[in-house]
Amino acid sequence: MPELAQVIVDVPTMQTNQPYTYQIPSTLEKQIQVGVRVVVPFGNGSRTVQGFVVALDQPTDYDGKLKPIKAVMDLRPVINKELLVLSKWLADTTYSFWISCLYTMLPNLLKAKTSRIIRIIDDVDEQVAFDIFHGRDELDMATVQDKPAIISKLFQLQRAGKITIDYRVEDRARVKTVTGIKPILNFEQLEEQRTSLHPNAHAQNRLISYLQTITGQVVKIKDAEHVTGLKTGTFNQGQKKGWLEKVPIEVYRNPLGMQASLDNQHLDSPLHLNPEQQHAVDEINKAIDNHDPETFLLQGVTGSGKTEVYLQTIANALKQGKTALMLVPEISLTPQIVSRVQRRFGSKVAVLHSSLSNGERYDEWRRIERGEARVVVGARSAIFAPLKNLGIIILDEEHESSYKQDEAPRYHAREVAKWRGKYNHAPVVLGSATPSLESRARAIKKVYHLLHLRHRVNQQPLPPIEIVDMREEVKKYGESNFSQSLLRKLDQRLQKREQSILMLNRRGFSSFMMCRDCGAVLKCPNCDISLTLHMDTHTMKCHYCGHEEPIPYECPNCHSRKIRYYGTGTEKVEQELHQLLPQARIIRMDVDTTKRKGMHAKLLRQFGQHQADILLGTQMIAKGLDFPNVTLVGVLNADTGLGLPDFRASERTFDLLSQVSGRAGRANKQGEVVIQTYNPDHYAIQDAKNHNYDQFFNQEMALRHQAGYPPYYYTVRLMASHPEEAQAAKAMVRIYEQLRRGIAPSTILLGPTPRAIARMKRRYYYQIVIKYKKDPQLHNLLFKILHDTQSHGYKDVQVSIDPDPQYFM
DNA sequence: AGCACGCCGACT
DNA sequence: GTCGGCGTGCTC
Repeated sequence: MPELAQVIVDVPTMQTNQPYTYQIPSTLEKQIQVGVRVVVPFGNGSRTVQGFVVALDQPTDYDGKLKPIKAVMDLRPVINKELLVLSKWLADTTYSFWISCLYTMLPNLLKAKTSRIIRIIDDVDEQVAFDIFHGRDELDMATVQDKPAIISKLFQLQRAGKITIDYRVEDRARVKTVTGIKPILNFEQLEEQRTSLHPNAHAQNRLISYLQTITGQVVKIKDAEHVTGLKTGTFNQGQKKGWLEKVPIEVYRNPLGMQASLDNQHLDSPLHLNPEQQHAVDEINKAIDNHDPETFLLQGVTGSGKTEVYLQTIANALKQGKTALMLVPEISLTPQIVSRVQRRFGSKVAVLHSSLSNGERYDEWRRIERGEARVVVGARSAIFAPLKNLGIIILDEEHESSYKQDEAPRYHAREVAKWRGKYNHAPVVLGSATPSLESRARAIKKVYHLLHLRHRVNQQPLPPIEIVDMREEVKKYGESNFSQSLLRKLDQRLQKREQSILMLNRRGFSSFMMCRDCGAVLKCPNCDISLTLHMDTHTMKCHYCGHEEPIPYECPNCHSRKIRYYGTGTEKVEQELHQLLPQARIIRMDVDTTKRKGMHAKLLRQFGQHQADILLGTQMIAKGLDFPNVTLVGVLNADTGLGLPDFRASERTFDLLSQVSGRAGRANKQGEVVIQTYNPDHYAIQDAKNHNYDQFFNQEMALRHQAGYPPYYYTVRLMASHPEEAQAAKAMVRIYEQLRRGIAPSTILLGPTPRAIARMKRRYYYQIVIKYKKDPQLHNLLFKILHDTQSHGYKDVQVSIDPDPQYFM
């Protein structure tokens, strides 16, 4: 029996980022396993924390006294072998804490709530009992966290021995149960009971007959009531008389949008493949069958049937007794794609949305973990789904930047996918109409296996794209969000009873308040960023820290009343559209109208049923939608993203325009696209107009080569922050010096510079961007910097490292 | 993170 | 003297 356990404790700091050795009390010997959560004492006093057992029976060189594990929280491991190894790798490659990586891979509910409970053990004076404890004898420390006066009073009382502080680790994971009934007596015993019944007790008589049909089973009381028509009271009678007992039955919460009717009898059949699709399916299947962890780049124009390739290769993996994982960007995790997978694979599918409640997410996770779900569809974090024996991993829209998490651990789902592919000897399929430059470059270098789908399944040509020069438009017709050409075409669609999609590119752009007299912009008091107008709540909000304040009536700077909001929101566009085309029925889709659960699906369903003529939305409508009756797509402002100081700005604009263009003419009707822009000659816009990925790729690669950007260089961004700007700058200069001394001669440092948003959440940020081609020492150097900045001379400095950043700003 | 320890200035 | 402020270092 193991005696020692290595535990990663829930204390996310650099100094505690290592396993701690604990003794296993003999009472817990049988429960302890690698991958279970435990409660352990940590530090002085009586503090307890949650931890994960990462190894058993490893020798330790710690010569202090070992503490015993207090409790085991799980009956079976919540982290399997693969995910444990993965979590360590993740911590290493993303410069984050091991414990944070473990939590990232698990549903939120498995992160226990820790609290400090203060209890009165001796008489305290009335005042204290009333003011602090409100007449009760217990108090949660968290409720007084921001009241220093009370805290110091409490410490005083503690020293006086009048109160104690208890540490509680509370598991929040709850399985949902419904009441079930289970007969206690057997058939004959029940029959005997029947003889003692009052002749008028018809209901109880019926209950006995029913119980006789279900001996040895457990039935949900709801179902039993339904079948027998008996009331709850009758079952309670039966319980009292000792015929049956009530037992909890574990059920899964039923997430919205995947209604119970997952009919495994009426699944969709595979579609017929064209030769290109067939070739792709064959190649991928060969890799699945050969356990070959190859990475494929499946490049196919919109409408070329990538999804069918995914589905048929998934089917092959399932046939081999393996499981399958399919990632899609959150933004295109639409009911359309989800239901298509569900219609093909039925109840074997688990879906991991960001909109699931914690409980629902936990349940889906358990279905996967127990092997009940063998296909997982989800957004970024679904890459950690506890599927065993993976046969294939698919990343749809692999170029999407949302696959990179923008907070710690800053992992890229594509890299995790490749890691899991290797571990499981399974192929990874990266699918896109507009692959990231990185992936396409690797395909050219034969690191990835390129599979090309050049033809659309419906044989329709790609829609013609008209570029409208808004500079001319404004000169001729004045300010408007709509060009004459776009308006005319919208009107034509209304006549023909066809539908249109309008996209407002909100990137780098929002409605802010500005004073027309003094030019002052309303800014967040905590962050160096302007506040955004939210009409739904009638407030100004900061998108970085969540600060919220009422909409001002006058300028806070000069008290002028000429304060106006600027920027085109979807709401404003909708109003203008109503005036220009009063007869058009419009559905607006943006963060505001889809915030409520299920609204996203509902609006799309309405549009699909032609309850509206125009779908007006932000980027969220650019991806994955497939409405056969849509024949016109309009982009109101193509170039708001181009002006951003971001080396991927052109790539993102090209992607967005290509993607949204693909929404037109999906079925047998010819579609067309209108793109409005102030930069009609920009190559990203011209290449999108000509549907010319290759030209865009070559042009952009040349620019990246010239400027030394990815994929020609690897990049790492190092950020440091401090509440005082001078301190942040000073720390950064020291870090810069340390870097400069340690890097390879060919490595390039950019900075230090203040970040574009220099102040966030009351902290000032500086950054250094490191560009390198080959620098084997860099990884260790960065870890050393992380360690060094934990102590002496770096007080209150926070350092974080972002490998392969998506933005430099 | 959360806590103790230890050093310093400012009071009952 | 000693209370409590904060900088420093440790947690199996």
